[in-house]
Amino acid sequence: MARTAGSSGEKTLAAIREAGLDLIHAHGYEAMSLRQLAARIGLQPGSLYNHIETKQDLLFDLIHNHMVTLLASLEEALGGIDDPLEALKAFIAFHLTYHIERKREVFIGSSELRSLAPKSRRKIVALRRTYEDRLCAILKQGTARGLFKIEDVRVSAYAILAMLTGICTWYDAKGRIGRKKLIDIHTRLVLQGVMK
Amino acid sequence: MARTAGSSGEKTLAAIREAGLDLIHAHGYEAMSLRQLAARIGLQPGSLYNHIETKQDLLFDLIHNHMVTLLASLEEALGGIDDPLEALKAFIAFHLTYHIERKREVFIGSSELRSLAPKSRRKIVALRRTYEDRLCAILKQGTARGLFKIEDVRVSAYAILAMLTGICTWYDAKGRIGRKKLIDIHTRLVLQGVMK
DNA sequence: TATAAAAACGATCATACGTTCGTATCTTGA
DNA sequence: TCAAGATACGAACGTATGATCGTTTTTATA
Repeated sequence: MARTAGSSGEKTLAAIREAGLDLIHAHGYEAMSLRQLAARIGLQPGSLYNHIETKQDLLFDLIHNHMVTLLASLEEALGGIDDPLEALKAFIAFHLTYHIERKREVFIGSSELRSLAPKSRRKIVALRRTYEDRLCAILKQGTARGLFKIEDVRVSAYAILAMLTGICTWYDAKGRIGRKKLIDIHTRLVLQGVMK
Repeated sequence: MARTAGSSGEKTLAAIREAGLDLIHAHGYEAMSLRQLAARIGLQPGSLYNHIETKQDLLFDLIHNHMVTLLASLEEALGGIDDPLEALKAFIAFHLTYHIERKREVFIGSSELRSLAPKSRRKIVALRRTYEDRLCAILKQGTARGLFKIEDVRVSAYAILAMLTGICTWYDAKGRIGRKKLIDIHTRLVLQGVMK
């Protein structure tokens, strides 16, 4: 036996990515074996290497892909908004929505950074920095226009990001709290916190 | 050769704990090998088993110890305070201070929960719940007395906890921001956020 | 001072890991 | 239609891992 009927490189790679997200999220990068991953999608371990360079490479691919998509989506969500207050509201709603929908990616993107080689890690951290800077810019502008009162923009931005990202660890889409209510609660907490 | 001169069970166990904290924090539980750990404290791998049951057991011991200490320290910090506003301030200051000082423990206590056996994990989660409940109680009392305006106490508690715990990922005690300023910024953000 | 317990060594076990490789089969484009 | 490339198999490699065990030396107790 060899090549399976109906096999296609694109579909297999997509399956590898999906299973990789699932397994790394559930057990961690180090704890996930390529044998596990291969079995999940009905492949022999060696066959994975037709689609990925190394295990490390797969991890970087997943995280990098997540960051790039995150940045692009943010720009789309904020596009055209000038008012800092509206921009902050939009940022909060976007961040929450996106992070609810991609809990796995977000979790991996932060908790498995240490498993990356230094060079790869630096690339990801740079992208994350760009994302943080976008929130900083909003806060700065709002302060300049006399809307917000913020002692330290970067520290506040980190605090807000931590708060918003925290939902990934507990939010259950099927639970007691609806998405709209979740956004409302966080919006009020943040806005009232930074308002003059 | 066999038992080393001056060796003592207590000291060795303490060294294992300390090195374990360091290595798990740096590389993750799965990625830390017992050979690494043993080498760090000048021991043969097999000798570790004079002091620990299993690798899993060491992890649970570290996390459990952290949670118990955290809870006890919190009660000490809040002891005697009745006013909800003062209690919230004290909670924020305590949480930040404690988490700055024990970044390793906190990180391990959250990111390595998944490496625990279900039974052990449940024990830790229960302790964490107790901690969260303490903050919930403060928020509830403050709302009852007409000080705070909070739509959902539990969600708000999670949001606040996430914000405060976030510092573990970026705060550098030797950096630009002093501890007092850090506490001030977060206190204002949270208080103004929940105030009526 | 005699003796049991504690603590470390060093060798070893079975297993699991990431990765490579030769080979076989399927798909696709000329 | 047929050759070239893509995809998968299955066996294998070297290495590392968590854990066990018999033995030896030190410490502490009585």
